[in-house]
Amino acid sequence: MARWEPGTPERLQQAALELFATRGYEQTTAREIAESVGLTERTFFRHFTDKREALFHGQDLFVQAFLAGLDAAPPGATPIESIASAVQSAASLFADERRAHSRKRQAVIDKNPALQERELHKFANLAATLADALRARGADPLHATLAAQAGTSVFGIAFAQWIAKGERRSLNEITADVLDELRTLAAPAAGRTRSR
Amino acid sequence: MARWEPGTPERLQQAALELFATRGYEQTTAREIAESVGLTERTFFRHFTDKREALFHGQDLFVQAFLAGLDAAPPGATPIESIASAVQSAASLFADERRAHSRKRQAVIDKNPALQERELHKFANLAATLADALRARGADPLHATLAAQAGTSVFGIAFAQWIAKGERRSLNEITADVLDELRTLAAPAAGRTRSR
DNA sequence: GTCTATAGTGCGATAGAC
DNA sequence: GTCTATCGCACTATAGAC
Repeated sequence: MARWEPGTPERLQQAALELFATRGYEQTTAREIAESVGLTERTFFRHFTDKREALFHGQDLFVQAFLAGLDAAPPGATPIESIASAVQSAASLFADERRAHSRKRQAVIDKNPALQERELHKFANLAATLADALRARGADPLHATLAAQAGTSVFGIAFAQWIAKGERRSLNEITADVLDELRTLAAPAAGRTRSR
Repeated sequence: MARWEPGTPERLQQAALELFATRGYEQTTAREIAESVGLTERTFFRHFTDKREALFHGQDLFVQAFLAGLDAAPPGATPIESIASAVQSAASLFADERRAHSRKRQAVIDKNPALQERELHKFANLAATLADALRARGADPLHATLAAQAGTSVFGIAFAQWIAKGERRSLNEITADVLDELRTLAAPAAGRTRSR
């Protein structure tokens, strides 16, 4: 038997979400989170640089999914179409079984400005990463930035809808719809035909 | 003679920028900022909810400029064109005399993640405000959100270029260029005719 | 205006795994 | 012996309560 149980960050993360959801983020101390899984406050801060990170740590898979989607786009694709592929790839990560968990986590974030700021920062970093990847694929630098930002906006909008009360569609379906709207957005006004 | 000098928040704000720029954000305490203008730490926190707000407080004019630009757009304008008007209106606030000050302030923000998070939050709030205003003008809700986010992205990109080393063009000129790129972004297919 | 809880850091000590 | 996860303690600054 090992001296320490494995998966310490995951256990802390899970405990943090539970406590934040029941007591509220500000009403929960780092000490309480740590002690609820038999660790000390000092150990908590060894795994997370700050308290908020307990909700955001370990989103590598998420970013990787976007990048994999970019790679899956055909070589001649426009930045927007490449980004669309990236967004759909990331959306595929969120199967319907995850919806309840996502709702719970987002409810905590939505109640606290400090957590919202961290979430925005993560999205901004994601957009920067995607823009870099688009440029590496030869996209115009400015187009890359604009497309990457549009992509993260689309994902955010679709995700919010996915966890909205009563929503039944999959995240991929919703994302496809939002992407369609994005494509029509810059088109001139009159006589537009849209499929829905 | 007044009992207190007027413009306390402004003097604190100015002192904070100077100290952050020379010493660094984390190395500067709220107490130091307050005492450098003859006030106590307690007074600092009565004017700003937290230390970061010393760099962000009082951006009402900025938001108002966006909204005024929206109102200036013709009634039949698409969301994107309305937003373009809003972005240009805000860009007009930043005359060339402000460029040096903007560079200094942004240099401080760029060095500190906590300040970046706050800036992103302000932009996100701005985007939400603009989306609401677009919806109030009858725009499709989803288009409103997408256009508002695109608008704040465009402003951010143009602003970053405006304060880039060696840049001489006005913010309005740069903004116009970035908006042009945005218009072409979602119109990938060749031979599209656009009115301007 | 004072008092205090909490976030977060730095450093040293411990104790098992290898 | 080395490595690493953990603990313990002292400490500062923020921020809110009183």
